[in-house]
Amino acid sequence: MANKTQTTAHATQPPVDNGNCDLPRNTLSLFGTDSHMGATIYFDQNSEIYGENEPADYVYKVLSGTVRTYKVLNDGRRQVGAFYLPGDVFGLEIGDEHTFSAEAITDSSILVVKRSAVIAQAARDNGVARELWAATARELRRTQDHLLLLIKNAQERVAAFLLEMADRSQAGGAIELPMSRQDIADYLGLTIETVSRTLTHFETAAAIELPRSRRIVLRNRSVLNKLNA
Amino acid sequence: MANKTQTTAHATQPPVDNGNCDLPRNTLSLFGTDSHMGATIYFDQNSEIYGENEPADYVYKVLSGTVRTYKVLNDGRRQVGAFYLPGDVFGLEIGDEHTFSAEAITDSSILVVKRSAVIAQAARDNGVARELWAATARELRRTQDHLLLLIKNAQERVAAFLLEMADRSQAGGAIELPMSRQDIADYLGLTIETVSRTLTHFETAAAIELPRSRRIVLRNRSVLNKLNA
DNA sequence: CGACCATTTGATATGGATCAAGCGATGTGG
DNA sequence: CCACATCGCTTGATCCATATCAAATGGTCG
Repeated sequence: MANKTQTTAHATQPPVDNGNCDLPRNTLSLFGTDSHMGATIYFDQNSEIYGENEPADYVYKVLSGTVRTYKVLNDGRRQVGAFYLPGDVFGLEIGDEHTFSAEAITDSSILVVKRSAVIAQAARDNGVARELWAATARELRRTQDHLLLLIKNAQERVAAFLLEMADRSQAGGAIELPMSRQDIADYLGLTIETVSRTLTHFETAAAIELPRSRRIVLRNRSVLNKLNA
Repeated sequence: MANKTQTTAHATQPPVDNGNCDLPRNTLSLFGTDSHMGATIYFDQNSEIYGENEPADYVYKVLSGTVRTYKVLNDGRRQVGAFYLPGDVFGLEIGDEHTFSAEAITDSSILVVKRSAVIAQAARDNGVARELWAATARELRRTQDHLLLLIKNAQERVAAFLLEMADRSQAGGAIELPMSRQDIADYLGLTIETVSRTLTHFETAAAIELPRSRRIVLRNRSVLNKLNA
């Protein structure tokens, strides 16, 4: 794990409240009920979980909070690779180093498991091996979808983002966004201004409501779906 | 395999000449020396190897020729997912269906192996299981790199493409492109006009030479590398 | 209350798309 | 063997979506 991490993370006891951490998606049985393999670590908002090019010695699962992975290009621009919500696994690499950095977007509790332990388990149990493969394949699928997003126009990208978040946080209609406009912009390959304008446009078109900047109510999904098609 | 494929492909004897098919990259031992597991099939230029959403019953390895995978969006635009050169494995999915379509860019000979055979082998031999995982992880890495390309400007995208092709075809300085400008444009998320203009610009800047439209000589890599950083 | 930061809104600039025409290689039929 | 059609590529002119630059607004915390 990153050096920087140690300075900001609080390695304390497992959380009392980790309510919505049993989503079916992106879960490894390795992280299942018998979690004696890993430790729960708390990360403060904006603290680094690991950095690009650091050794990938651990695999992570979000118990609560939200995580972003990202890469900073030579010209200083940042590309967010993914957002990880409770239940999601991230940081699983086959190479020895992380290809993206990871940070907690909000205060987060993260289950951390030694990668070597996971791989050793996979060597013994080919069900585990298959799950490891499946998790990587899911990540591949997600990345392909993300790639397809980046060739669309601004409205289509933002609509897709809203629908994705609504779906993943399964909060029927209303989304509480943990991430900033900058995070969204860097995920969608747009500027914050364009994201903001597009949201305003959707609000004007009565497709969404924006009671607060981080709270979005989907009013007319078919409008968004049409853009998403 | 696709129905359409049967009409265009020639299932004939293995090729006499499959010179450069033993690249270290993206190879599965499953496709190694004892290839009794698979059959070699010939595909004519522009013939379909498989279609999006078709059952992913086979895994493929390019012996000679070049393959493109792609997806057509609802608005008719096409995104090329990848180009596969001799030695490359493609079509490996964890779901039951292909997420992209695949076509031969030039007349190609392709080694085809039943997916179920590969998976059965993986269940017995965890070295094979690990390779299966590694192949998917490599594909993930490639897709991540491709995604990062799409947020760059036109010059950077074209430079990256040229360097990638030069590297992969290891033809020291001169590249013989098997794909059209349209293929390149659809891979890079640009139009053919922009690709063409950018190449002309690189030629004017003495970074490349264009003796023929499909032949590109890299004259000054550092210029291209600077853009690629 | 006032400072600060995130977000929105406004005005302008620009890179690449679009529309349109020209060019060069390849192949075909007279 | 040469006109001519065709196709892939290049070049030119213009337009437009989104970036950029700049300022206003609003929510949060001391």
